[in-house]
Amino acid sequence: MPREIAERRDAIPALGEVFREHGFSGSSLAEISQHTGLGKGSLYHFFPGGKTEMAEAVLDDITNWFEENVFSTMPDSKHPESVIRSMFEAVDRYFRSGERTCLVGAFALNDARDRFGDRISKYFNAWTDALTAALKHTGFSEMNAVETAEDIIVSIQGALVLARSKQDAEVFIRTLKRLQRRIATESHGV
Amino acid sequence: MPREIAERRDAIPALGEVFREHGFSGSSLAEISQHTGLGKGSLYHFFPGGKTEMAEAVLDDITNWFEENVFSTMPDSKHPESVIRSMFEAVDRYFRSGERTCLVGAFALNDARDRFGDRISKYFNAWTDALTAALKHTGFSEMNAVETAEDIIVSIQGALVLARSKQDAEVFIRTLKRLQRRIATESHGV
DNA sequence: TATATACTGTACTGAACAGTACAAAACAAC
DNA sequence: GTTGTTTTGTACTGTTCAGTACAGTATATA
Repeated sequence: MPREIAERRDAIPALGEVFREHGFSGSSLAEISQHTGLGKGSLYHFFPGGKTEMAEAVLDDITNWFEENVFSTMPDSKHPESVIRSMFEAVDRYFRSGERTCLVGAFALNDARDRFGDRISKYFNAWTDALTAALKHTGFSEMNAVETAEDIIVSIQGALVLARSKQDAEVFIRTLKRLQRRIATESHGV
Repeated sequence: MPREIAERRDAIPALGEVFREHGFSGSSLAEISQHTGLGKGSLYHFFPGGKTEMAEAVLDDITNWFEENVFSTMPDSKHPESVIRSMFEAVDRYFRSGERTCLVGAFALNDARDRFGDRISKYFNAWTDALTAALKHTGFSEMNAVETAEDIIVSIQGALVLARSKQDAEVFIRTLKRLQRRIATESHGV
């Protein structure tokens, strides 16, 4: 019977869950050990840099997932709107329709940003750029695309905060719908 | 010469700064003691409940400030738009034009919400209700007022996340302007 | 000045913390 | 099965943690 966690990468989803729940400084090695099922020996074997390296691995994993599932645009498609639609679908899936928070955003709000600032800004810049490009392909002007992309990411992040604050995931679902409605209207030229 | 911190309430602004910077679990009593200038003896004298009571006091203080400066509407004013305008001004002042984060939102994103959930939802519900009422007074329909109020708070929270993530407070300033522009347009009936 | 109360510094407790050391065990390759 | 490598459990280090105990000092009131 093969081990459940035989590689470093196998531990990353569980690590993500712990950091999401407790934040960076609130995640103790005891908690991490328990939740991943790995003892200290294994954890420091896979992540010699300790907690910091674990969090970096999680952030990198998140960014990679978004690169593949959210940021990847197919510019010359015949149906550029479908790129936007699939972006929203991926976002909805990732955040479990508002039940899950954004670890990157959460880290940004306190001193974890000082440790991981480069990864945090990379994530959001990549998202902004990809969304801007996609909007331009659906007919938005350069200026309007930039502005709308920022607005969309702002709204998604805010919806995650508010949904969790009010313990009402519908806030997130409503926000995603509203954003898509707006894009549809504007791209038809209003 | 009177003591600088002679009352419990005098310590609250400094406590707020510490929690804002380090989060709840990241704020050690050593840090708190240093930043407030109060020894452990004094801290536990004023806050027998320890860190939890300190954070509760900060959250209550924030909510009170918003009650007085943001949520307080004057329904029968001759210029209902001025209520909205002063709300935005107070928000801009409080968040230092995007340089400051929302402690309530930050607490909501991890397990601090489990400890302080009632205060967090109270804060956001009060804000939503006040804003909805204000929008109705400027001519928004019931339905549109509710939807727009949620959208505004979502955008403010998201702008704070993104501004800090990108280390660019302009995101927040742009967002506030955009929101005010939208309200002006819609209230004139479009 | 006497007395009561409010406040504060310091020393302490026991637990939890991140991280290290290393021998034992599991594993792979042959 | 022998050998070399990867992985893991456990015991340990020194530090920091939240919280307590309490004597000493300031302050207010009279």
